[in-house]
Amino acid sequence: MKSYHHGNLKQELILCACKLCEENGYETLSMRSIAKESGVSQTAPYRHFETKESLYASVAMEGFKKLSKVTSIDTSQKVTKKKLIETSVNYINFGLENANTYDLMFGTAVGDFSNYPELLDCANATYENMRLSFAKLANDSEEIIAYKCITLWSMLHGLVGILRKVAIAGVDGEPLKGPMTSASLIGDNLDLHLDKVLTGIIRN
Amino acid sequence: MKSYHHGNLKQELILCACKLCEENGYETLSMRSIAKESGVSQTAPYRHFETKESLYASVAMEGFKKLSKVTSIDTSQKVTKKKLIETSVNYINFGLENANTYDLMFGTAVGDFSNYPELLDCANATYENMRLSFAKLANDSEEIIAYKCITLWSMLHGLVGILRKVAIAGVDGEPLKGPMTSASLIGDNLDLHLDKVLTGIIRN
DNA sequence: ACCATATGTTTACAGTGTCAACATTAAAGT
DNA sequence: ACTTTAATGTTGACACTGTAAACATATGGT
Repeated sequence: MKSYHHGNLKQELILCACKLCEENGYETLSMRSIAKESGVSQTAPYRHFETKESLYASVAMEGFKKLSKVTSIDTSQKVTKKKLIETSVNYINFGLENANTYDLMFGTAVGDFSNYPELLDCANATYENMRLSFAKLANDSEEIIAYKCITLWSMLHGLVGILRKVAIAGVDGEPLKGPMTSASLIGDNLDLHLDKVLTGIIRN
Repeated sequence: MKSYHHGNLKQELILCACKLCEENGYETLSMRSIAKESGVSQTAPYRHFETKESLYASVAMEGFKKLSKVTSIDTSQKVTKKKLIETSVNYINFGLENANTYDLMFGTAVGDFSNYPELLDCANATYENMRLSFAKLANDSEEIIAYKCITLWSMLHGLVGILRKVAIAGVDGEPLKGPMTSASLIGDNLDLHLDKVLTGIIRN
């Protein structure tokens, strides 16, 4: 029943890769595994992805699309601190719930985004919405806006990294030690923490 | 001339691994490559590291030791904001200059630190000094101190991640786009930025 | 001197990324 | 409609990887 040509293999491979990546981590994701899972021969993926890295790039791109969706603020409406907090929470949740994909997006597995222009566009789009949001929030110079953006972004990125370690360290119910204790202080009061941080950033 | 037993293989393997990791990234680091580089058989490392992950753990631990060294503040002296800024700069420089090792330390290659108690200790020690520094800086409650710590740490961690992308994106001399433009705003004024951030954190 | 243990080697297996040669089909040009 | 070409798929191969098993040699405690 299956024809020699799949018809939509690339998309299926990407879907497959996203699933396997999120389930088992991108490190265990292999060209051969997605091929098997998609029911094609081991080297079929090479007709659609020059290298494994370029497959990674595709998975990362899907990640950025999803991230964009959950973090984007409607900039045609009034932008408030509350909305920024909401978006920040969404960002962090995305990072925690899609941890493995998040690694791919912000790690080193995909070396230089400019080798994958579509990926670069998606990544930039995520940022661009944040930029517009800050632009709408106050009447700052371009430079200040950009500065506020990056301050928030790096903050969120750092938080995701640290809160994830807490999630790992905390599973066995033992009391957390070291930095993890502190991190859980934030995790349990995320809204409050973000409010503080954002207040600081906005005030500049 | 070489005796059957090496005498100090473990240490040499770790040294080797650190070198290869930082040179080519931990992803290309292999059990076999460090064995070859150390002049022993392919499986010799398995007498000292149960799995590849445990080798990673050793490399990460060396990283934390080094990080501790460059970031530690003498808490027997008076702790000032200036010192914290200095330490923060050192942290970020460490992250940029030891990028590949940094990945190992804060990425997912070593899953759960509690499987490697020595590593966990080293990681916690790095944090502990920061905690003491904040404790010395102001008369806050334990909770507030921990909170300030983690806020700074996640900030620094986030910055490292983002500034690295800039370093990659900026090599070809082309004008940076998207978030990278903003990030370079920070990179070029790191001290100023950290001063602002720290002022915010200290003020709470 | 003897023996357990630590440390090293050889061999082997299954899995990986990727290339080259070949097969089949869909698309494009005449 | 027929032929050519490019796109897409398969098979087979190579060098590399992590790691387990079986064996070899050195070291230290008795």
